Amino acid sequence: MASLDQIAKISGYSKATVSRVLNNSPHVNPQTRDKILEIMKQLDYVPNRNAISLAKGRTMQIGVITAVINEVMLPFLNSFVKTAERYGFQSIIYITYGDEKKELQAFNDLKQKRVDGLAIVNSSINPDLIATYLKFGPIVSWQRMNHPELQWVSMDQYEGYSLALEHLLQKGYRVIANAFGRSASINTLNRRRAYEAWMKQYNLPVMSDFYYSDIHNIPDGEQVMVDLVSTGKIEHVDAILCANDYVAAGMFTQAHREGISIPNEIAIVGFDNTAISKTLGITTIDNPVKLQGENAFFILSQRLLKEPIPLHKLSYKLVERETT
Amino acid sequence: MASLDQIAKISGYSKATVSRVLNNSPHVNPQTRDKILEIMKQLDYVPNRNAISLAKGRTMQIGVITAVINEVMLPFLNSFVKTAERYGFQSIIYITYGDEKKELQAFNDLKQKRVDGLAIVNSSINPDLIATYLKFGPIVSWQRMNHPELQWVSMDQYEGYSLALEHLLQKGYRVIANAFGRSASINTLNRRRAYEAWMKQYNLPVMSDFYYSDIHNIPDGEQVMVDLVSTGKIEHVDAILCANDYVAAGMFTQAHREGISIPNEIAIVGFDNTAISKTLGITTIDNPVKLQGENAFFILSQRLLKEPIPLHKLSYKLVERETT
DNA sequence: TTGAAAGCGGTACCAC
DNA sequence: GTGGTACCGCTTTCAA
Repeated sequence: MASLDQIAKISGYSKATVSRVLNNSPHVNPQTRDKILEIMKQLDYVPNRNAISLAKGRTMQIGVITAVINEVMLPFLNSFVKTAERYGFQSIIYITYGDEKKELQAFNDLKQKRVDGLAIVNSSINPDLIATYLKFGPIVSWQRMNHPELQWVSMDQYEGYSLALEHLLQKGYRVIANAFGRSASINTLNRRRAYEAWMKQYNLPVMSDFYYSDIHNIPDGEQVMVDLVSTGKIEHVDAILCANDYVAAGMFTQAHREGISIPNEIAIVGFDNTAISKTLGITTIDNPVKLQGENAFFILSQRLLKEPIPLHKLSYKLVERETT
Repeated sequence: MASLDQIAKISGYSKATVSRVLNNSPHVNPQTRDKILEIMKQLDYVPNRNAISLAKGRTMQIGVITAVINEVMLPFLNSFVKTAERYGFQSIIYITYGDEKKELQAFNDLKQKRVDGLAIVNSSINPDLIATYLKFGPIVSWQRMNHPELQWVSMDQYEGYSLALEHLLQKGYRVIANAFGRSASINTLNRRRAYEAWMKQYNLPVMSDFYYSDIHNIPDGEQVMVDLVSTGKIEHVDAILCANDYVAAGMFTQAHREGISIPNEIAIVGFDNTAISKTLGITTIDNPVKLQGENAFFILSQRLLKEPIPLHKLSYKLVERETT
């Protein structure tokens, strides 16, 4: 493998000049540049990344921490990775399977300068511990982190859920069921808070009999619909709010199988406005996840780039379709 | 951030000795070691990985290339990652989403010494091109690669499929349907070859009307069962061989919903012997994917370790349960 | 526009 | 057991 030094010797120029060519410095004679580039081609030269990283003190790599990869975080992940790429950073993904040891490895890689920054999709490590790594490089989280120095980009789902509730109530739906995600999560808490607040405002009873928990994907959604029908609950429910569009999709298609008419017998509202909700015509809440992915990088950029990039302003939007 | 040099100065010992401590060299006075370790703790010292990589000429990182991550490759991935870890190598995952550019980046990282080796779960790049990167480091593939110098660890599914066919035929099943995966894949080709060979041997007709293609997951399996029932084909079919256990699971549960009795009305055979087949009691073919993941690292180890590790001998096994 | 040389933070060989 | 020192391959002043 050729090295910069060899290129210098062969070309008759100094290492400095060869380095300038490599970094597109304007202070190189075009002919000199051409000669050197030509030699590089011939020797199939590529710079050693470790040497660059060591000399520059940065790796142009960002670690992304996630327990698993599924449709829910994929839009965020894709958006983040592409944005980082646009600014010359490569993303390396740490799949932790929920194992704290593996996760700590990512933080250690920040400390050891193997990555310049860290984006957390989800984490099982104590935020206080995470914050101690901030001195080694920037860290951003998708989900909310309960620590004053840790920044995150997802939005408070209280807002989004309120949009959905207001819409349903205005349309005259009164008995509203909820299919929540992880029961212990902040998102679920906020959704429940929103639901209960709106019920109060309309002087309606809180129907906690119609709370479903740990509902995440299509099969889960199907199961909820099966339950509603088989227990006869469906007779008493006017509408249901879903953890995400996949859950809504499962409910929607299962309803069809069961011969339930949507939205007459029950209205369905998804969350996130992902492709599937559009395909099936499901009313949902637009959650600008793509922009959140960009914002995540922008936050890191505050310490990674000389010119930090201003963040997108984010807001939820109701997308009314045929299920309400 | 403290450096080795500073540790040396503060401790009064030389860089060489500090380095020895770092690398657990036996040639260090225990008291010296303790003193130096103590200073390291106090300064919260961690060695710079880039410097180590540069000096050693290796990164102890292995790149894993995959288009997406799903249940099918997860066992392979997990096994590979854990095995590599056992030998001190960290895996970094390149998710390409089928984009050749992103994939080439991984190969480039090998060339630029950012990773010491590459494991390919699936690739869309021409094997001849891949082979040109072998001079920069070891490369191994899970799936078969059609190039003399490229090694892979998955097995010829002709063998596994034959086991299933033999089992069905011996039990008296005669009309056998096939739910294949990717229609253009080598695996599908081999399975079809096996099926046709066994039919010939038993003087039975090849039922290509009962070939299903691009069947990959639970919903796909459900759909196949729906089709069999709705078209009445189920009356004529004795058994069906599935692309994998998820497909079999989808068929199995859908059969229940449709009131079809298994294996009386139709026998079902899965593939891979993953957890779900055990849970549901589905007859399947044990495919030692975990060992394939280990073998993948072992093949890389031939060029990564001084003592290469001998490969596992692999073989398929029939696992008979209640669906045949 | 170009070159010389001092880093970046470790490793490893050779002395003692 | 310990120290001196020449690398590893590239970047980045500082001069010329």
